[in-house]
Amino acid sequence: MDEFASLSGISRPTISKYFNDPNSVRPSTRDRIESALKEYDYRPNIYAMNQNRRLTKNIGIVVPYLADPFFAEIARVIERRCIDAGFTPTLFSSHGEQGQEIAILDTLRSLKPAGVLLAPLGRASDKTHIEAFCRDVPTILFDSNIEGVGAAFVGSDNFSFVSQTVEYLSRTGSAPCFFEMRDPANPNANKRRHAYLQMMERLGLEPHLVKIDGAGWGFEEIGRAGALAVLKKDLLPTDTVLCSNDRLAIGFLSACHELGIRVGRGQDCTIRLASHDDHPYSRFTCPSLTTAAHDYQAVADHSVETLFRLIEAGGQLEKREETQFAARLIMRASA
Amino acid sequence: MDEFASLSGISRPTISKYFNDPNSVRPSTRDRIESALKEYDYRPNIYAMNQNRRLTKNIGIVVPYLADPFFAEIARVIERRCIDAGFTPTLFSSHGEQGQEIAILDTLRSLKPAGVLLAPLGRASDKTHIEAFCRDVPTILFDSNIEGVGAAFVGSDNFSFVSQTVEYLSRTGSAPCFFEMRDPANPNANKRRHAYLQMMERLGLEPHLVKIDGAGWGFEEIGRAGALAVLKKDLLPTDTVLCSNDRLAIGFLSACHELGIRVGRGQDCTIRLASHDDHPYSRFTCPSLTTAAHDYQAVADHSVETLFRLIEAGGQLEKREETQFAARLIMRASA
DNA sequence: ATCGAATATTTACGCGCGTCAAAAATATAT
DNA sequence: ATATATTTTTGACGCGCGTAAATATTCGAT
Repeated sequence: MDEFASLSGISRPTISKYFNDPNSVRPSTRDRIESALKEYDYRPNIYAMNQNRRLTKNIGIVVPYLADPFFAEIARVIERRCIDAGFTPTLFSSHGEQGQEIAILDTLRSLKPAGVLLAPLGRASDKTHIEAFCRDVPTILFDSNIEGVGAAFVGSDNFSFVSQTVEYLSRTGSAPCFFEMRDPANPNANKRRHAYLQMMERLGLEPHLVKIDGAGWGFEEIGRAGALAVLKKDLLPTDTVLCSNDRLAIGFLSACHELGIRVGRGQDCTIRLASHDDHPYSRFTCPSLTTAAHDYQAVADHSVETLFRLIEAGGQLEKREETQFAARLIMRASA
Repeated sequence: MDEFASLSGISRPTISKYFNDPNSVRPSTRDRIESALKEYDYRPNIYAMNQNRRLTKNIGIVVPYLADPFFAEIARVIERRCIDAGFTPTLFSSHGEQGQEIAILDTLRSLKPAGVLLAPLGRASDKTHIEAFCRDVPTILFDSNIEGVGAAFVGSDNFSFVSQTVEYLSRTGSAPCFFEMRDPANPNANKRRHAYLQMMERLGLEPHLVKIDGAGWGFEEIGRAGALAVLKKDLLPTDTVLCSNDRLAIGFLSACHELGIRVGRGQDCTIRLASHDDHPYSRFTCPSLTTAAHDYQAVADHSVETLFRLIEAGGQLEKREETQFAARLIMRASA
């Protein structure tokens, strides 16, 4: 930097100031620096930069399972927003394991990030550890909430999801049963079950929960195995099924196909199937999946926006914020 | 570190040595450090550590499109290997854009990584830029090759993929036509087309290429639109279709379902469909997809192994290595 | 031309650690 | 016990940059 400073005819502290924030120097100076930059293509050492800086320009993005296109997609949108705002996002996946989530948080801590966007594993999370992390690092939770932890939570309004699908299904045919995992890893699943029960009661209909076994993040396989078990024994209480999420529904469809059961609204169909999330693949299933869609863009935008607000406020909001976005019902062929 | 050194009763240079490589100090010293570590939970500042170190313990992993579960899956396996070997992997996605790929490479350069595992975009890549990068940073290419660039390439043997599917399809029914994008973004697609043509000639069969329009990384939608166009105009030259990759096939299946065309081996089926990649979702499509599977594990293992060899050799291998793993035919319901 | 405000320069220190050389301590072999 | 090899300590310097205070320069408006 010393060398570059002499070559460009500008003092080193000013160069340093420029790299911290190009707008903090006079336009004429900025131009001189930038033209010199092109000529000598100097780049500051990020390690030395971040060493003494109280705050880096790093932002950590943590998702529970990146092989799930839902998280891949939302991470992509968030990443883009951070880059546009001049930050350097780093993406981490917990791969569904508590150990990984803890390791990531530890790594993140020593990265001195300006802020972190964290979608926790859920039930598998070490809540004490996350809480301690959030006390040290400005953190926004998204997708999956942990009460009272982090400066804010941004997610989807599960009641809005389920109320729309239940209302639609029961209005256009028989009332749905609710197909879900017995021990869901994600708190959203519990909220959806409650919403289902609540809606059914409100509509004066009898609720039916169909709980299937299985652990881990291979939801398609779990849904498939569960559906095969239920269908083979003819245990389905109704001909209309509402899956807790699209990945289970994808497995369910696979099972139906294997058993020669037709799904959809048509005459020859014996089951109607709907679900939640608007998973990137749900429009390509056979039949395409009727589902309640997240407002990906809104969740991503508001998460990032809130984080920036948090950073500018010095890592502390007046009070913890919770924002939940409504779903949009997407009617396709499966119900 | 100074403080921790006095507290643990060991000199600072020895502590520094320990963090560089715990095995470089005597076992008795190591034990003393580690017990002190537990008591005072000190963690060295990574920025200061990396500043003067010629080589960091960072490894960069770059994939072209993370929202594609295929890349998410292979990235996951690679990430795990790096962690187990004591490195700190960082995952990047080019999101299908040349600008992003270039930006990632620039970021990576200033991260002074010990090595990089790069799956290039392919046709959209700025090959000159990548070449320049590979001269400065020890880099292994995977999935998609660029001739002569990087210290090594690890991928799949496209001929093995296509020869097995073509052989299987033509042996068990009519010979396949080849369904692909007109301008594929990935060099593997071109190799697969050549392999198809070569295999058909070898078997004395007439080849048929079905080229569909579309750009970008939304392969399912492209496959679906292309299939709809072809099927509606009844332009399919044969009743057996071999898709260049599974994502196109997923779109193709979606189109078939919409048009009421049954796919599979059964009596009532009019089309057989097969494909390549063994995409994580290909076993859940309706019908499940007959496909040629990558040896994910082998590609990931060998990539990482080669990178470690490269790092230990000081960033230079004797000569550029190219390794390609054979496919495994997975027979499912679609063909 | 003059003056106050905004901006740039000079000078200097410190961050947390890597690393080197020489000296001291410890382990291993004889 | 002695000699040799290995490891640790001591002391010191430097990495590339952030940052602070005092000083000098430039800018915009009168």
